[in-house]
Amino acid sequence: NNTVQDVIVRWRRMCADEALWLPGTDHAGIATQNVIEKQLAAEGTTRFALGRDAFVARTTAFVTETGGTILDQLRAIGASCDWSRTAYTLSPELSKAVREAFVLLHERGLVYRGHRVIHWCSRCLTSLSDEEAEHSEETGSLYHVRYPLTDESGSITIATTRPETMLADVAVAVHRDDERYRDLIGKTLTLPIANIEIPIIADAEGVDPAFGTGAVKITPAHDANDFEMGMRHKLPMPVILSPEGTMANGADAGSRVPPELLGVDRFEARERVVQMLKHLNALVKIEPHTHAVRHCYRCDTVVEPRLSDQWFVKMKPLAEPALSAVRNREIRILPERWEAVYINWLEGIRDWNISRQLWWGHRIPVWYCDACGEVTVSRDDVAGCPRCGGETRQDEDVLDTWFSSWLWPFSTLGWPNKDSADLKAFYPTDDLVTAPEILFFWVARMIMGGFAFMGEAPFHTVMLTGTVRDMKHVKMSKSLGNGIDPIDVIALFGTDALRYTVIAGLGMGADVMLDPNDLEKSFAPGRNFVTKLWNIGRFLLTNVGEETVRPLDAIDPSKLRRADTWILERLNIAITECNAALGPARPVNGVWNENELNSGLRLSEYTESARRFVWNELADWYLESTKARIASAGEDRDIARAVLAHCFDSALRLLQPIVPFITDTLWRRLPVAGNRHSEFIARASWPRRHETIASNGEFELVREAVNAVRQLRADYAVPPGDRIHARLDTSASADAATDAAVFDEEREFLGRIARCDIQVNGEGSGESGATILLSSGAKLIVPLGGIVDIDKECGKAKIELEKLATQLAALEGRLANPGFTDRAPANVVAAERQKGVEWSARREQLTQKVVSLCGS
RNA sequence: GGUCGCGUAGCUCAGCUGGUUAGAGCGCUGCUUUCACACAGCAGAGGUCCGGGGUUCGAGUCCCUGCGCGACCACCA
Repeated sequence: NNTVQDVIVRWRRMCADEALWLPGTDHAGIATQNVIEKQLAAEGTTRFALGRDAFVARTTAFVTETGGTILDQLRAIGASCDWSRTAYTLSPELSKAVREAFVLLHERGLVYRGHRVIHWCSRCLTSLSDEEAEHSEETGSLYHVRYPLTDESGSITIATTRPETMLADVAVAVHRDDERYRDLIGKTLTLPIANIEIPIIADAEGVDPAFGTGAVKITPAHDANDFEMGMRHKLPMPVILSPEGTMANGADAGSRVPPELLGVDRFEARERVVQMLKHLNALVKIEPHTHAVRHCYRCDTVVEPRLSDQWFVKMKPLAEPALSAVRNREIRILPERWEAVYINWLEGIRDWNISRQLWWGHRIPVWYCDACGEVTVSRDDVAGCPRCGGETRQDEDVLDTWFSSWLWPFSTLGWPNKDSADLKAFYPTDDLVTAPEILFFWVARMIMGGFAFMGEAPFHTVMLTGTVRDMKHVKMSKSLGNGIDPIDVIALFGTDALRYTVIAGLGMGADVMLDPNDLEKSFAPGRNFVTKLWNIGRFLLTNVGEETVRPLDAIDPSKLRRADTWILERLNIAITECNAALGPARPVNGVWNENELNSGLRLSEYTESARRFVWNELADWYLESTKARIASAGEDRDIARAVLAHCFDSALRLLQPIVPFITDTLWRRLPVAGNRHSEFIARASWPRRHETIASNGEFELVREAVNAVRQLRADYAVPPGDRIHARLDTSASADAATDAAVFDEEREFLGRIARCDIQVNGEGSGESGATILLSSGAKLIVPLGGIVDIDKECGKAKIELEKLATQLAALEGRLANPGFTDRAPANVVAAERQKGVEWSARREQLTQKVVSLCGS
């Protein structure tokens, strides 16, 4: 994730954007508090024994000590952050923003105190937001329990997954139109065990006649749905669970929980209640039942719906602009499919429970006066009651960690000071890169926060990365022990190898599979590439020498050789491909247009284009072709040096965002005017196409010849030391003079890398041999004496000819079909025609080859 | 239950709005230790693009369907 961000920011920096990557950390409320609580437990004490102030002091010390680890790791992977702006959600500056946000929302009527059923973690002893209570499918039981009518005229059977909560039942609801129960509505039932009389009520929304028995027990204090029904029907709401999750007679419970169950854990109580129902002959049956159970996202404890007082943020008004921003393309989400998920969530958004019964976090800026009941919401600490002057006490709760995180895009830039220079310079930002898991927790809320507090979207692009997984596709995690510590990889192969591997393997939104048990194999792509790049650099720098090369513009284009224009054209193509893969940085008019919407940030494609240029084109071909020129003296040597230096300089710049360290080291040594020792490559400019230089394609003829000779050598196992003597026959060439000139110019190159000496239009030796037909029509005749198996060569040619003939027939059929020529786009038809011409020519060549080899 | 996604070479994946003879990395086979690089070079093998229908002049790409996976959401007690 951080490497992705660094690649993007380095790229933009080279494109002359004033690119800021602001690093920082959050205080991770529940997670951090849990760590300290575990430490305390190991020491045999608790936070309550320690007291709030001491606990906070201890946690602060822990964070101070360990909080820098992540920042050190960021430095180790080369993250080019502006460290001077490092932010932390609990810092005084950001805490000020938090209070401001809370008070502003309160002033707008969007923060309120609510009494309702929320998700409660009985281990963390705090409430959780809907997002923090994660679902997971579990096989449990559905218990059918008979509740007798008080008048003993019959009974109703209800179905429940949590029988222990029956002690808090206040009614049984049936659907208003359910024939089975119509006559019972208004009668009362006797709640078993508790022996309390409860009414049978009719409801339409809350009851599904098709589920279970069609009769639902109503437990308003321990079920969100039942709470709603309880509100509708004005029912009492007895609480029978303690915060710790044990059975207890809480508010309004009277003595519903019998003495033998008091203090019993909820799961143990479930078993006991079931046994008691059995003895009372009230248990009808137990069915296996799979359903989703919510768990605490930090400690995995099953959360309990529980009635309590909490602070909430009214979300509907905040969601509106966040929805339209994505709908009208002010913000794009990549990959696009996540937009639907985002929209779906925002459309059904519910109010956000922001209070946590924790000690680690921003304490809620609300003060209560016990004397007069005044509630004060304030930006500043309140010393005395503003109404009666009495003593005040601050709310005990802290805010959800995400309540500070959702302000990040502007709180880190100086907000609430709207005149802050940083805010003016950098808001709105461009990109947010993160994991899909926190799309709701963080991304959606930041967008809502951006509109609520800044009046505009906080960024233009949300890029959701994939997840790093092991070879079994299991997400890497500390607890499973299947993770890879990037620091280990850096120690083994270097930062650049780590970065390259990850970026090259990262398709848009795709997961990356790495084998924690075989780092060597997992990181081979990066290690190999970085080593290759180093070797290219070593060789190239040695050959180019120390003397500063001429700038490309200072070279007379007519002096450039075919290899020069070829590689410069390949460079142009590489630059174009990299630009296309990286895409536009931001929408031109604030709104993404159709073409831009889904383009860009394809980092693996960008990496592949840059890799192909420097490895397969510059190193494999051009570098080889210049060896003799470099060894010679005179102007051609300088031209080759200049082109080499220019191409490598551009290649290093293209690669800098991915492999910043090795490119910097090499780049500083390149004898290009202005580069040397003067500054970072990170501050160099992004390469641009060189429009004035065009290749005539003639170097391709050389590549064809080399490839053909190499294949011949491999096919016939010509000993590596043996030279091949070939003859170029240009009699059938389209441009005989040019062909002759090309091979004359590249004689040395061909001789060296293909170990093949070519005589242009010389006397034939009379030997039979292989004939290689080049695309220009020229023939390369290779007499191979006794080495070549003519029949085999002829057979190969025949097979190729047959294959081509089949494909050509299909193509000709297509071209002869009016359905195609009339309906397909003109450029497609033209391309197919052109292809037909080329294939026909190829067929002609192959035919000649077969005739010349086989004699028929 | 709702929504979305995936199934392409032995493995991990590209293939964007249907239009060259379907690509890359790793792995595999053969040859080469040639003075930048064996973490390399050269050559090569390997794919009925999950199955079945359909639309189209043309489908890996669009539609339907079957099978096999996965993700997210959800107040079925």
